[in-house]
Amino acid sequence: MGAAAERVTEALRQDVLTGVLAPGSRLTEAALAERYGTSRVPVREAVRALAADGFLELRPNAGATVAAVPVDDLADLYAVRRVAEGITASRCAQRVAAGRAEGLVAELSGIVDAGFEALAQDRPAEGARLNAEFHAAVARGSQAQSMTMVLRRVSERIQWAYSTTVAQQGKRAWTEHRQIVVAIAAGNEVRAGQAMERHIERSRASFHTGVRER
Amino acid sequence: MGAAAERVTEALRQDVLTGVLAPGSRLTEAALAERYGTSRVPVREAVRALAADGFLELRPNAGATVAAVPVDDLADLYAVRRVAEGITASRCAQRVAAGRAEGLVAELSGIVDAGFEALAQDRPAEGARLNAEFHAAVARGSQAQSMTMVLRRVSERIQWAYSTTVAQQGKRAWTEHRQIVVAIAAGNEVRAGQAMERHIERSRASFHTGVRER
DNA sequence: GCGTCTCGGATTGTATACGTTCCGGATTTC
DNA sequence: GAAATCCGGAACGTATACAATCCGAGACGC
Repeated sequence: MGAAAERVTEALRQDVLTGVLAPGSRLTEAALAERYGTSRVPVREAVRALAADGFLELRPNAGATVAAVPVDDLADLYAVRRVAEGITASRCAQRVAAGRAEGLVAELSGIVDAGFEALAQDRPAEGARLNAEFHAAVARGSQAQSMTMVLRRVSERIQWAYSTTVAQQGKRAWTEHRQIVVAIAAGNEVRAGQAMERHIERSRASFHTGVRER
Repeated sequence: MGAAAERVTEALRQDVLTGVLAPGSRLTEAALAERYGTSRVPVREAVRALAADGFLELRPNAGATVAAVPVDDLADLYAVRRVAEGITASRCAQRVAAGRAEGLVAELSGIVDAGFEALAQDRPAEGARLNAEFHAAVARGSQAQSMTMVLRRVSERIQWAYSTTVAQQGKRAWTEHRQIVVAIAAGNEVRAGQAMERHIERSRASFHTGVRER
């Protein structure tokens, strides 16, 4: 993808995910082109890409609208995410045990340390970013391409629902992250998978509370 | 999406899924434009769409190549599919129990009947089509949009791996389909979900055998 | 007054033109 | 002889122009 197209795609994705462009908003290619300072061609590419990810709905010859936040599907998304992330964590442990994941443990440890630091300094935005980074790193490290693909979409949709409330990464989350890294570093695939599944499940539970509190 | 773009996307998808365009093949937009009788613009759209689904890999300014068939990820894909399809079947039963799924049971029953007929007449291609149709109908009927989206991608990737071997729908598959429909018709969400999960698991097992026999 | 039909503006869809980037081969140099 | 460099062609990336399609406002008829 060209530079402009990529830039527009990411900008538009952020604007949708953060709610700057509210669900139901009607988007015209011309307006987006002016908003992001480019022509309609890169805009088209971005719109198509986000529609494929389910963030936009588009009707033939009638433009695109921001889709509804998938609050009703949250439980489903978490169920899939739990399985998929359990697999990726398990694969990471396998690769470490086989000596084929040089640097992975160090990378994950670094993210966890940074996460605790963000927590101590009370910077929730940084913590949320590091949280996403951690799970993305596990997915990459698993070398399971299909799962990485599926997870990116699922996680983004969960994050989208999250964005309507206050996202907060508690101390427990980072403690659990650390436990997962320990299991991966030990090359224990069973424990790594189980630890990740429990982590996702608790994440779901705490989020569910947050939603109900609204 | 315009008519031309949609046509090219589906044609290209079929050509990749059926192996007409072998993995590793290098694709240029100009060549595809000529092949499908249109200009480069709809071709670009199709290429981008298939790349997003993981069928093509594209490097900036250097064109697209057909990706590798995800044989190594098959176990992972089946694990996700099992959970996701269990959920959709369960949702169908819920909706039937609530009286909100008028016509769904009839639709599913019709597909199952057709499947048995294709089986009796020994038309494996028709059987494979109906199999995909059955699972797609369950996904639609569940009204779980996120799961439908995830499942489409996962199922297509599984089908892709399948296509390199001989796809065959046995009698057992259609018997299981019928059991799933019965559970849905009864509005029994637990049994519907479990029946679907078992069905997917057996499907995976029989496919695994097929792969090893190659 | 309400429904329907038609027409005009607006927006998407496609084609073409041009600039930019990348890859591969030939040349040059060490 | 091998490696690095440079150059030419080819393909992608973006912009612009034009055609096809759709939606809504207004007029007309009932």
